[in-house]
Amino acid sequence: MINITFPDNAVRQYPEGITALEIAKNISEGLARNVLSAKINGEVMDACMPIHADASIVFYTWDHEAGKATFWHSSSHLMAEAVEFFYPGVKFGIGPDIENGFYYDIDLGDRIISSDDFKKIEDKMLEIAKRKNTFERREVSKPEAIEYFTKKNDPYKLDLLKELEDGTITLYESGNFTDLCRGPHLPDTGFIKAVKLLNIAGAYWRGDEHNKQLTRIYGISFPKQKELEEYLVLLEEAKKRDHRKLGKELELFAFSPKVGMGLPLWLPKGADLRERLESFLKKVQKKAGYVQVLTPHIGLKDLYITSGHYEKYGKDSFKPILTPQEGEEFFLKPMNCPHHCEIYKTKPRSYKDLPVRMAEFGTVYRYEQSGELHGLTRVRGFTQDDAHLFCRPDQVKEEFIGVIDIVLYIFKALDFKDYTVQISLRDPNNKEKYIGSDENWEKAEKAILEVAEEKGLKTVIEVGEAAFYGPKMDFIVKDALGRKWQLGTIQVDYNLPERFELEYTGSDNQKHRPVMIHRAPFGSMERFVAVLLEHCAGKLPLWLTPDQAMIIPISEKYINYAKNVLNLLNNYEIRTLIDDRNEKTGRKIRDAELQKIPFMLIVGEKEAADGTVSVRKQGQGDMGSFSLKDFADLVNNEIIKMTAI
RNA sequence: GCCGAUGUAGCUCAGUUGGCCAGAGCAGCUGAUUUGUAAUCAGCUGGUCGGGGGUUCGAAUCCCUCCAUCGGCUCCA
Repeated sequence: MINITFPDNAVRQYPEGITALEIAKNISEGLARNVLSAKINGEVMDACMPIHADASIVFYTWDHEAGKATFWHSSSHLMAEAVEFFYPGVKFGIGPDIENGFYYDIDLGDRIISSDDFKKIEDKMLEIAKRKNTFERREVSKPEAIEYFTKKNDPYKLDLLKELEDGTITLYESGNFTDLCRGPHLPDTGFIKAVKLLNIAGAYWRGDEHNKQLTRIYGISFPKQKELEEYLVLLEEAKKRDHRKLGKELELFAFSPKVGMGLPLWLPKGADLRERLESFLKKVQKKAGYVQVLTPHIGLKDLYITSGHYEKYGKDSFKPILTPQEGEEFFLKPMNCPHHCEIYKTKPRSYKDLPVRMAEFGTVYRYEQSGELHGLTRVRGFTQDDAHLFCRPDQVKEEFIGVIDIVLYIFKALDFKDYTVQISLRDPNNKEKYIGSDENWEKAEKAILEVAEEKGLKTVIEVGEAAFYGPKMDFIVKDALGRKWQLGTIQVDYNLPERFELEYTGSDNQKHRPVMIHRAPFGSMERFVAVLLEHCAGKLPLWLTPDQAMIIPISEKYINYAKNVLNLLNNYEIRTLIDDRNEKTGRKIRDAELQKIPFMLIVGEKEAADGTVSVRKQGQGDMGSFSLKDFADLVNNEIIKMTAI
């Protein structure tokens, strides 16, 4: 007999060799029907794996992330089996579970799969699922595994095997499909009741673009058909929040193939919105001791040779701008830091002058690969809410904290609650990707880690994700479809000051090197607006939204009164429009609702007589009659509440 | 850049296996209506069917190519 400890610390005895599934069955049939996998002594395992010694156990069902992971991982095997049925001889890469579903990378040879083929694959998967095939785990020796996949002619699996150690290799066999796999898997395929293949894409083997590109099929599966349907509805809903769609509907921005891909055109309402965001941040920055600067959109090649950007990006970015002067080359500026370094150098600096906090809404141009462009979140021309802080080494921490405070303030003001903080460090095994001395890198990385700790931020550390000149801290949020985008970024840089030979005179009357902090709380105006739109589903906060109120005269007779109201509200700085179309009130309300205008002010005979407006709030309905002063107070108080924290 | 898909009016979409002057709704314009909390009625305008080339008696429909967009991969100073 062995002792099994449950999550509530209860201990029960079971015969040696019992499986998690059998234990579950012993507790209740209902539980047994739902167990997908189990954590045994801290490791997620097959529910059907025999337990031979005392152990702790946690059951995983569909309601738990780990349960879903097992479910989707098994689904990817199921898909592989179905694909192999239709396309015998295909070669398999990897097929993991992901955040929402699973994928499998497959080398189809000369054959092509398109979404037209999804239906038959889905049907086959369900057909196989119904057979309730088990997943048989087999521990094999490395030579055995190599022999199997050599015989099967699966070069990708052999490639994977190269890195595995003998004694840790397991195969899983289910139905007609055997895979090199760590597991765990479902008790049997019968749990999978609903399957949807979502899309198809190319993916380089091992994520390296020099390798062969495999076909990646994405899918998702569920234990109930109803859950699949609900998921698909959710996906449709998410698409409605897409900033590309909202940007068009709300007339914020547009693109023109004639201007060039990835080059956004800001329409009047969008430009207004951007301006409000900018002045909001400028105000915050002024309070925090920043100064504004302005620099040109181009710079001489030599500037970027000095900064190191030419060496790193010169070949695959926008080509230089030539002039009538032989040998003279300008580059579109891809970042503002070199210009700011030159501003720093315009006069001698004393230790008493530092920190210098130099801010600019700087528009930069980067030649992003064509396939990478994406609405406003990835563009070729964009405006960074950039600033560079030049400080003494002893000020780095304090300055870094100051920047974090600004980022958090902005996130709070705009109600971004769901973000992750990522700390990106250098890959120590790949130092040639970076510039600067080991000593400086170590100093910078240490500073960021300490600050994160002191601020109590919950962080994710990514090794190898640092910028080429320094480590960074990024604030990352998800878009409507769950894709991650970096917004705020803070980067410590000991390298540029050295390359530009920046100096200040210390209290010892000696020259010293300042430290530079690059930071952009929004990241870029474009990306921030995109994420903001998706975040609020197009219903922008009252203080940011282009039009705050729409006056709706009941008929032509009240247009004059409406104009008076408009003038008065303009004096209160409330952005107001009149809908003077020859339409019925219901129609005007409907249109204003769809345009997501926060307030509708209906005016007719009664209002004109009393000098009032009848207020309707978007999405909520009639609020009753207000004097203009009361309405203005209502709006302005709400705005004060939103922006003051 | 790579893999796959898509491209019909300002917007959302129909257009059967290639075959009458390419359709609808919304938007726009004109007129009627003078309107009280989510769509008033009528008429009209509007399309090089993404561009170019080809096959065919005949192409929105089939083929090639370029452009743009979408989903990924790679990249992201």
